[in-house]
Amino acid sequence: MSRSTQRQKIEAREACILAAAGQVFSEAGFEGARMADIARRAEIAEGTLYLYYKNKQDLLDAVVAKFWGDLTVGAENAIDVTRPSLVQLSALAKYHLQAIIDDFAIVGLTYRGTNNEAGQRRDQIRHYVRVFDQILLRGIDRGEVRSDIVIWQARDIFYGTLEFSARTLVLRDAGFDQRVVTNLIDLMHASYWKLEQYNNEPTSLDDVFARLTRIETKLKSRR
Amino acid sequence: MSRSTQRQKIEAREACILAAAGQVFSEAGFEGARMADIARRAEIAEGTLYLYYKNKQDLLDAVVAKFWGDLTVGAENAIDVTRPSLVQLSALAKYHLQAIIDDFAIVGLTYRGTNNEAGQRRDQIRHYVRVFDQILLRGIDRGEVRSDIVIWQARDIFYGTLEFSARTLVLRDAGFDQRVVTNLIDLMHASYWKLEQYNNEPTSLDDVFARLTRIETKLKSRR
DNA sequence: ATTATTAATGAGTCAACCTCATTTTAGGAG
DNA sequence: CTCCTAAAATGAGGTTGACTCATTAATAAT
Repeated sequence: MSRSTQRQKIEAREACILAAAGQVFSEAGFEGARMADIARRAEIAEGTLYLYYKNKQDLLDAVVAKFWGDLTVGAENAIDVTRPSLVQLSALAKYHLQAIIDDFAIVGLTYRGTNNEAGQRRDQIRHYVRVFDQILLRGIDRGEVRSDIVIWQARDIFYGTLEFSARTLVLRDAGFDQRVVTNLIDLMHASYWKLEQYNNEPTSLDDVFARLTRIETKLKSRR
Repeated sequence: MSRSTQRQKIEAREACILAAAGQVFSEAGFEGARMADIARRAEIAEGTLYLYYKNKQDLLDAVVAKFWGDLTVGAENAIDVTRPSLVQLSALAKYHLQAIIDDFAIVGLTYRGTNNEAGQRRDQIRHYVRVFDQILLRGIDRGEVRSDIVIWQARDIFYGTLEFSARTLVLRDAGFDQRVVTNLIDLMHASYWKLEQYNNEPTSLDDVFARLTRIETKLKSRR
């Protein structure tokens, strides 16, 4: 067997371990997960696990890192930068909500423990949320988004709402709910987008009415 | 020793165990926490723990339940129902953010595991978020809040944003930040509160048309 | 004062993570 | 094809920590 195929084989085995670990951690949580189960599902001996990952926590970290890495790629593919930034944000919200509902357990395992490899995890997530930041920054450049927006505040609202909503939905045994996305996007639209953007796509009577109210307020304050 | 003082003594011991457990769980997380440490800090034998709580998870559940119970009482005391509902909401946001930053570890331990006593925990939290719901419902009654608000959506935004912001702040070793509260309240104000001059709601195209006519009239008269 | 019941103890059990001496596999040289 | 060496894999056993239970102590009742 050549060196390259050997490397492929090792990487395949590593991927196999990660997949097995992801399943077991998702089903049983960190505590409930048994290293013996993971080894059995990956069809290797228990001791072999420790050649690839130094302990259980390290294995979980790898699973979590892969999840957020894949999520970043998926998010970048889910948005179309040629469309209006509000449409991009809506697409990101939909993708994010769907993904964290699907892999709810992994998300829950992301923030665990106090002082372990928190730095690495923070970088991973910082990289992920950059997709959001880029949408807003492009929106500002294009003149669609208000330039006085405080991005970290908008980010907290965006991801905070989606994560909390996902938890609510999962705990109620409900699945994806588009209303969560719509509501959030409406909210951010109203607070962070420039009013001119309403000209393009009036979606509902409520949108039109809200805009009227804002116009009247402006008129009133101008006196 | 009379029966009542005996009961008091037992309750005091139980409170002592809960306090010790809360400290150890907060410092070390669920995994890192040692039952022996908790027993030592409560100044009892390790076996005695199991007379009060059937296992480690049960002990954590008790700590978490006490936390959310206390939080509910604190939140009810933090708001003044005689003030405008927006002020009440702001007070609740401030109290909540401060509290979950202070006891960040306990909050993180609340959502753990998959299928254990999730039902009980859900009730606990449902009871807590009722404080929020009551503020909004009173606001609707008083005519301050739009009556077409979808409360669960507003709730997800409120608690989701605060929880995510708390995590961000703690991970950055920052403390309480009033801007988080202000930003959130502004957002909810803009989306869910009625504007002073038009308390009616968009019911039909006629309403919208009538308002447009009024605006045109105002604009004409100004030239 | 004696007995009965309840509470507390901590040494021992068991399960699960992790180690390491041993075995197996793989690739290259003769 | 055979031998050799280094890397990879194995799983029995060590260690740690949650949990049990026979024993002891404390409290209440008669």
